[in-house]
Amino acid sequence: MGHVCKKEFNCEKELTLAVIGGKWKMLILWHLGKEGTKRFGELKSLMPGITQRILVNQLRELESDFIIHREVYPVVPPKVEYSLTEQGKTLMPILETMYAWGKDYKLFLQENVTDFEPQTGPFD
Amino acid sequence: MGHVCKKEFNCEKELTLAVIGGKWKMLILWHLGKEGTKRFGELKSLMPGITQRILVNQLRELESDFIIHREVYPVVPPKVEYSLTEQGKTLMPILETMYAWGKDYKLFLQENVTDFEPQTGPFD
DNA sequence: CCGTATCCTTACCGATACTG
DNA sequence: CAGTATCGGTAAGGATACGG
Repeated sequence: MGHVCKKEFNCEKELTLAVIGGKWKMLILWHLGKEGTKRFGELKSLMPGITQRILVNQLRELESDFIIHREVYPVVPPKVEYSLTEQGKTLMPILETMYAWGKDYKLFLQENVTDFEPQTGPFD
Repeated sequence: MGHVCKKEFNCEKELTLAVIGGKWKMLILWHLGKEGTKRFGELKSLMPGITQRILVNQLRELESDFIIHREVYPVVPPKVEYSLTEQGKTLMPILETMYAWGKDYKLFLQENVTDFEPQTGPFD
């Protein structure tokens, strides 16, 4: 287990990056960390543009890395809920710091660069 | 300017990730942040396994994002020095936090996972 | 509702050779 | 010493269709 377990890293920072570095992972963790447990469908609606295949994939990797917990309810229609594990919760300070830095940096770019375009919305 | 300027992001955290997320970028920033200004060749020796092409590429991207400064001395043989900009220095707390988290997480994996392999050396 | 199965694109990274 | 130039591989991510 652990999608991260077979890889090699130059330093511990790269291990951290491997855990949160997926295209949609920080966004997933942000939602689960800020708003708590979410169903699969809720996460999907919260992230316009992601496909089911990719969402499942990102969730499976986070689960295998012990960052999120997957709770399956044996009902019809199916109901599956995702939440942060205790390990996962310890990532929130990093995400907070990265959010704050990104926000400052965005301002810095806007003031110093002419061809600034990146729209960092709709989320924080 | 800014290799990051043409991209789109869902949130500010992803902007941060785009800046530091290159394969070797955190390692480069770590060396420059901890040990100060370094020449191209020094960086190369410090990162066994990286090729010249890749090192140049990573450095160019960091430079275009205003994270590092490139100082060229007009001498023969050529001498080029790299250092963190003021913006770049503000990234160090993030790297510190990611290092600390990765270290803890590595311990967590070693205690809870049987097939743990990743060697996170030789750097911190 | 919550997934799998296929197929495909491309961005990132790397090996190697050459140069002012 | 500090780069370019060229070529190539691989894995992450995505479009689409189908299934329990």
